[in-house]
Amino acid sequence: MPTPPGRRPRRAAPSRQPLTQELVVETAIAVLDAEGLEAVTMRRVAQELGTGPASLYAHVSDKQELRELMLDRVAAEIRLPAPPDPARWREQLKEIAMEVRRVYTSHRDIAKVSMGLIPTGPHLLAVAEAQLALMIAGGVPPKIAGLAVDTLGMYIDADAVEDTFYTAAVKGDEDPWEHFKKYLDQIRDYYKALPPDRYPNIVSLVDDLTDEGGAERFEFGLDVLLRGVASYIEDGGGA
Amino acid sequence: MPTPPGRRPRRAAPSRQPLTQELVVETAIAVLDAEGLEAVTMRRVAQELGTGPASLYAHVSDKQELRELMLDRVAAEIRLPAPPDPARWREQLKEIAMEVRRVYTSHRDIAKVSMGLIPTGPHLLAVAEAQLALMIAGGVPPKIAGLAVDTLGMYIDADAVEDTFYTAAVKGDEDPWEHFKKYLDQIRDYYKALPPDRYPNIVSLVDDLTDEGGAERFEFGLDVLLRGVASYIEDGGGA
DNA sequence: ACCTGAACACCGTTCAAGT
DNA sequence: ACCTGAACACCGTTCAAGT
Repeated sequence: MPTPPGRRPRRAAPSRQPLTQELVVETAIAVLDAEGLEAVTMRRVAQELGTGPASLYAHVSDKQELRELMLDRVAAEIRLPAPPDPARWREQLKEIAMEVRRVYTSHRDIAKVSMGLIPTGPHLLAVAEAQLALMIAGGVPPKIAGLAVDTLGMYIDADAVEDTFYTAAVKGDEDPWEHFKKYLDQIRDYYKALPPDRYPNIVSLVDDLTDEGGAERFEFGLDVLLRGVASYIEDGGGA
Repeated sequence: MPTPPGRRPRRAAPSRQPLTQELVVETAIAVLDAEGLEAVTMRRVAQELGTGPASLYAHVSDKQELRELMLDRVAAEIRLPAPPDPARWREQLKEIAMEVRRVYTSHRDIAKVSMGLIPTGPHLLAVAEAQLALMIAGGVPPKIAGLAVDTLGMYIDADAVEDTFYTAAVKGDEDPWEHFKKYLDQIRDYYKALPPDRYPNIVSLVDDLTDEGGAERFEFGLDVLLRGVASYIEDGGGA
């Protein structure tokens, strides 16, 4: 039987755009932004494109590759300082780190993908290149700079993951930030109720330990790191 | 029909031990050690205990709780320096960090669980307590010490995750370390083939950037961090 | 109180078949 | 070359029913 005239095709909008890797990655990021990294499944992305999960495999080799492509696309939003100023290498390194953190946390828990990953995408490499250039220009020994870019990346990823950890799972209408603060209050009460003879310092430093201040804590860690890196400028690199 | 005499029960060994939380956690760690964190599913742990997944929910509230219980049980293996020596606070802080790293990496990718988690288990709290005690005794301002224990924890977790990232997925008879080195060789070739005009520093520092030396890199980052922390001893904490 | 079978609503990936 | 339906071998969690 032929399909009668005026009958619509099998699906309402069968992805009028042809599938491309770009479209797949874009759609995946849309799901990420709306519902977090866990919601980015092959099936969910395919559904959003009006197709089945098998169709994605013509454009990405597997879910891990899709995640890495998403990360590098997000990394494209990172604005690097132009022009780089070697005299202000520490400040500019700090600016880059805070900018990376801003971009990562603006895309839910995308930082989980970066965690422990050796950068290969063009935009992630551009960030590493900028960091290296600043340190070399600032007089940091090359070997130290090579290790430091790694350490710095680890620190940024870890902080961004931490920042989104307790808000990532929040679903529906609840305010993620309120949710996190409520959780932190519980932790504070728990720490206060700890036996002071076994955990004297935790109990007495409870407010410092549970101070949420994300940005302040991040900057502190950055200062610690960069003070440490700077201390290698004079000598050859021994501890 | 009654079961004939000498007939074995429905299953060969229907978990002769009654199920307890301890037994569930122990079994989960056995699966972790053998096959990595991804293999630790409710169904897999239940199977190992000769029962169904639903049975575990009488002893752990969900998979996340099981993971946190696993982490604190692993943390029980961390040997803290006794007695603590305030005069050697930096060395001892470094020793603790390296010991935590040793214990974490000896249990596959368990560090992924720690990543971004506020410690609540008794053994994890004992580690934080020891770190705080050393810094306070060493003259680090309390507020700085509170932030530093966080930064230090983030750094240790990030390094341990990185260390196990590319070996966690290795299955079967392949040597995980060989697998990782082969992967690093690919990265090195990739970096070498990058356009030098866009990524001059990455290309020229390729060997420093792809030097696997896990322990050396970790120690360097630790030194950077602790140099930074120590720099706060004189003054009040400004950047 | 503890345990279970069965079901629910999902996963990632493969593959033969279609266009 | 690209896309698809269907299948395979899994997930975490719930719940009524059993002991």
